[in-house]
Amino acid sequence: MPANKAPQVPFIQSLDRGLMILEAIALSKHPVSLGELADLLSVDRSSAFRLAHTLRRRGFLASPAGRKDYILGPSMWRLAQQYDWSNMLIRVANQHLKLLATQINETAHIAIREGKNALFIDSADANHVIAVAGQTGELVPLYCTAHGKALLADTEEQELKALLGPGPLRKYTKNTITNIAALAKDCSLIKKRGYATDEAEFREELRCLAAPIRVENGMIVGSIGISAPTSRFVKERYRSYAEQVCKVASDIGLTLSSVEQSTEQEPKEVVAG
Amino acid sequence: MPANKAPQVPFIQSLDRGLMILEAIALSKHPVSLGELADLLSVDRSSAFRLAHTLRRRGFLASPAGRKDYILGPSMWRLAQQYDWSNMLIRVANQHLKLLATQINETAHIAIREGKNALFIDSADANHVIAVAGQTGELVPLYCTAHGKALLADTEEQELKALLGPGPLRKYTKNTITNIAALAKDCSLIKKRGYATDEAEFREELRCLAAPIRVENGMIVGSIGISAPTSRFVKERYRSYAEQVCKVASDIGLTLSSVEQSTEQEPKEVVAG
DNA sequence: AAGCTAATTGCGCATTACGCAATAGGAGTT
DNA sequence: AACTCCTATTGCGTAATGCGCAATTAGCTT
Repeated sequence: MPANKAPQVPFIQSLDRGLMILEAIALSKHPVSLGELADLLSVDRSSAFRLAHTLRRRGFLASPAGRKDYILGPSMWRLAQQYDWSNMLIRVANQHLKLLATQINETAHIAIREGKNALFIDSADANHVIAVAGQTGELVPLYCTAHGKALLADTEEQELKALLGPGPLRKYTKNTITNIAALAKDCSLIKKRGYATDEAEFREELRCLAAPIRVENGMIVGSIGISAPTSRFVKERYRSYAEQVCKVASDIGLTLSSVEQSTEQEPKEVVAG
Repeated sequence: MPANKAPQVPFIQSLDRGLMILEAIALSKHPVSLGELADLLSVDRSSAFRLAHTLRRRGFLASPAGRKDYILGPSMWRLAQQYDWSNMLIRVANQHLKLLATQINETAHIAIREGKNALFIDSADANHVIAVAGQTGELVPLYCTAHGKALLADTEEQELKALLGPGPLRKYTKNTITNIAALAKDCSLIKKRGYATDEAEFREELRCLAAPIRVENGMIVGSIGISAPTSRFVKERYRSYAEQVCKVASDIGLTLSSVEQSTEQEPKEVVAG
C-alpha cells in the first residue's frame, strides 16, 4: 500500500512558515522573540521579521506593551469565537460514531455541554436506519446521564456545587444520584477509568455508557457513548463496551488535536446502512 | 496628522493571502469553494488551491465529508483554546483602564466571568488617600456587583435561574437583590443602557459602576468599571461617569475586534477630563 | 558615552509562487 | 450509458517574490 507518496502537492512555503509561527507562539507560555522564531524555522532573522510583521498586520500576532517579542493577537481569538465549532465536532466524530454504533450494534450518541445540561448533537442508530435518531437536539441533565457525567469528569466537588446549585437534585429514578458529594466521587472515578455509566439513573429501562472526548491539552469538549434498554445492556458487557467507547473517544480527540489527518484518512469501512 | 505613511515594511504576499482566506472562511456561514476564494483574492484558481492546501495541511482548514469546499479546521480552534486569553484583555485594556482611573479619579477595575463569580483581573488606582483598594485576583458574586451584573447583561431569566441555582441568594447588604426576577429586570435595563451599577449591594459604603466589554459579534468578554466610597460617589455623578465608562468599554471592544491597531495606537487624543 | 545585543531596513540574486493551459473528477442531461 | 459542463487539480515556464547577507538603527547595560 502506497502509504505516502512524495509531497505531490507543493505547498506555499511562506504561508506554511507563518502557520508554524502561529503554532509555536500559541504553544509557548511566554512571549516569543524574533530570534527564537528564526531559529525555529531555520531562516534568517529578517525573514522571520517579515513573516511576523505580516501576521501582526492582520492581528494574528501582537506585542506586549513596550516589548518587541510576540504573542497571539486578537484575530485568532476573534475568528475562533465567532465560528460555529459544534459542527466540527459532529463532522469529525460522525464516522467514528457510525462505526461505534455498528460495532456494538446499539444506538450511539455525541453530546456537548450546554449550561447545566448535556446536548445531544448527533447520533447513529444500530440497525441500518438512514434517518438520524430522534434524540439529536435533546437536552438531558448533566448529573444523571452517562454523557453528562462524562462531560463533568474533571469537575471538582466545589464546582459541582456551584454549577448544580445548593438545592436538591431532582430524582428521576430510584437510581438517580441526588447527592453532590456522591456525584463528585463518581466523577473522580469516571476521570480515572475514562468512562461514565448511567444505570437507569435518568430513565427507567435505559442504560448508557459514555466517555469524555478530550483534546490535546486534556480539555473535555464533548462526549460519545452508547445507549440501550436495560434488558439488552447487561453489566457483563460493560467492560467490552467501555474499551470500544474509550478507544473511539480517544481517536476523535486525536483527530481534533492533531494536524496530520484532515484529508483522506476516511475510515472507509463504515457500513452503508 | 500623518495618518498612515506608505507601507514601509513589506509584507509576505502569500502569507497575507492565507490569512485573508482564514478570515473569509471564519466569517462565512457556509463552506467556501475554491472559486469563491480565488475571486476574493483576485488570483488564479490554482493559486487559491495551493494556498488552501497549505492551510489544510496544517489543520487550519478542512473540508466537509465528501465535499471539496472549505471550512475552518481544528487547528485554529485548538490554538485559540489553549491560549491564555485573559492576559490579552489585560494587555489591551490596561492603557484604557489607567486613563479611566485618572479621568474619574477613582479606582478602576477590569473583570471577567469565572463560573458564578466575577474575577478582577486588573485595576488602576486613583490618587485619593481613601480609595477602594485594587482587588486584582478577587472573586465577587455576579448578582450583586456592578461588574458581575455587567457580565450578566445578556443573560435571560431562564439562564439566570440555571446559573445561580434555585436557592435564595445571599443578602450581603440591605440593598442586595435576592430575587431572580428582579435581577433579570436589572440585567435587561443594563443591556439597554449599557452599564450596570452597584449601590452598596455587596459591600456597605461601596458604590460601583461598570460596563460590559463586547467584541465584534456582541459577545461579552469582560467588564470595566469604577468603584468609590458611597460618600464620594453620589448619584448626581452617575450620568457623567457612565458615559466615560461606556466609552472606554466600547474602545476596548473595538481594539479587541479590530485588526488595525495592536501596536502603537495609543489613544492620545482622549479628552483629559 | 561606549559597547553590546537584538530589531529593522536595503539590496541583489535565486527561488518560489504565480498564471496559463492542460488534465482529471463529478454531477446532471439527453 | 455516452456526453457535457463545471470545478478541482496538476505541469510548466517565467518573472515577481521572498530570501539571506550586510548595513543601520534602537534599546540596554556598563
